Amino acid sequence: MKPEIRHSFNLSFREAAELQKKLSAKISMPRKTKTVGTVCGVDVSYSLKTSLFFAGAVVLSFPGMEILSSVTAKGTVSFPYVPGFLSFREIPVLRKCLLRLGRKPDVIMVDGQGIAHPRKFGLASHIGVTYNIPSIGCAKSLLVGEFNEPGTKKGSKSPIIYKGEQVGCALRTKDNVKPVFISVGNLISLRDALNIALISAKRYRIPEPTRQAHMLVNNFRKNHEK
DNA sequence: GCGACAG
DNA sequence: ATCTTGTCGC
Repeated sequence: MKPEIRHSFNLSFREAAELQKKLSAKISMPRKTKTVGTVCGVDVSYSLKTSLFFAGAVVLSFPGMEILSSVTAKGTVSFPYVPGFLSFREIPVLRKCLLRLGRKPDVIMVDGQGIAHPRKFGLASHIGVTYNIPSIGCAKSLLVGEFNEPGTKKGSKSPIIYKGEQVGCALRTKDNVKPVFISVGNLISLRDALNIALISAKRYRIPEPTRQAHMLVNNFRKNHEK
């Protein structure tokens, strides 16, 4: 799986912000609503001692959530963590990781925001546009916007409003548990993004794709640190 | 200026 | 994100 857009990322924050604004215009809607058969979850894990970090991607069947394949990669951190610029930090390792993926999955689920972002271009959107693939932002906490607490039952949701417009939804993926924050990454409707996230959440708050990717890359890192 | 702030 | 055990609640 090769990226359709190459990035060097030797940018100042101002330039990075401009790039985000420019690329957010390339986020598009799907022409057809094609059937989703595979969902790929991706995540990154950091080393506390060294400046190394790791990426993991797991492809699962949908809606069965059977693990079909997984890949990992190692890299060196070259960009600080700054809220709003997470993609410039994590995309380099994720790129190495995704290059090892055979065929493109139907959808990529990312641990972070899609358009629920200051410049409508969070990590999920960045990956989606870079690889020209449908992507979903599934974050554990909010970056921007406000929302009313959704109902307590699994499946309940409420809109995330930012600057007067809806940029996503707080989605309850499990009864009586903190919601996750879903937003469109690329080439997908919010409705489909919510459906996929909800169906992918079989038993835990975090939907299987990103949950499995998190476990995979965490084990990969710990294994590497021995 | 102050507070907020994905991972 | 990462370092960590038990503990409270469904």
